[in-house]
Amino acid sequence: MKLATWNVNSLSVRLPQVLDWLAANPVDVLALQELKLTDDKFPHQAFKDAGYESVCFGQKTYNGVALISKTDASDLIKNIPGFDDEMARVITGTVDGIRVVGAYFPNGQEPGTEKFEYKMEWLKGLRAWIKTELVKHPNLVLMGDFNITTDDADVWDPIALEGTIHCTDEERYELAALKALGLIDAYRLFPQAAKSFSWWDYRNAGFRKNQGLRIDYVLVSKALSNQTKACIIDKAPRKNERPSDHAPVVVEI
DNA sequence: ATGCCTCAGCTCCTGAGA
Repeated sequence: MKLATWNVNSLSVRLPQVLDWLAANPVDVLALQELKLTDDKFPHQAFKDAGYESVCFGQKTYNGVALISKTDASDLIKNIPGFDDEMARVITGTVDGIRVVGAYFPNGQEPGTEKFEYKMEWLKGLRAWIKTELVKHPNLVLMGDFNITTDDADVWDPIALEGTIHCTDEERYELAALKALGLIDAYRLFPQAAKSFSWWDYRNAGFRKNQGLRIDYVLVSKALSNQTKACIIDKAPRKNERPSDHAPVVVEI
């Protein structure tokens, strides 16, 4: 079974690329983030024509998440139970016996801002809920745009970016605490090239210079980690015309 | 370097992203 996550930075703009990618990479589940559209504008039929079911949790202009899957997703949850949120950031469903959580973590903007405080509260809320969800669903995958680097290996210039957003100790502590619940970074289960990133700034030719960050993850529960076969970042779509700034991450279980 | 690029929208500038 293959699962993938991709922050598409506007599904309206990226839909043809997503359909092309699914045709070339027929994964069983694809979690999308940053749809930037409302539920009524979600292209269910386009995915249906491609052989996929889809469930979405949209929002105008910002955020918005979806699960695209070959078989129906059941027991849907939108956002984080127990954490009040105006934004559409999380969609959860069960596909082929695996509990799949697709998430768009807050950006946080800059330490010391209200948005950073919101990010920290959101992370605590997510962790409290995932803890209970893991008890109910030992076979669980949490994937999406985490907007946090694990350590220096995920950062193109760790010295210049030390302590900046995505690289603060506070964010990294929360990511580590989330993983301590029993979630494993699938990408690091396997040997990977140095300077492997999942996001590159549109500005200053970031992709060409490989000035990026690894902030998109697939975390697998312990029960699934034993049978995880591969995890890659697919840089091909970043070479498209009008690409998303993020690349898909694909895991094979 | 309050810049660089891209997207959405109360759209020809601004806010947000990361």
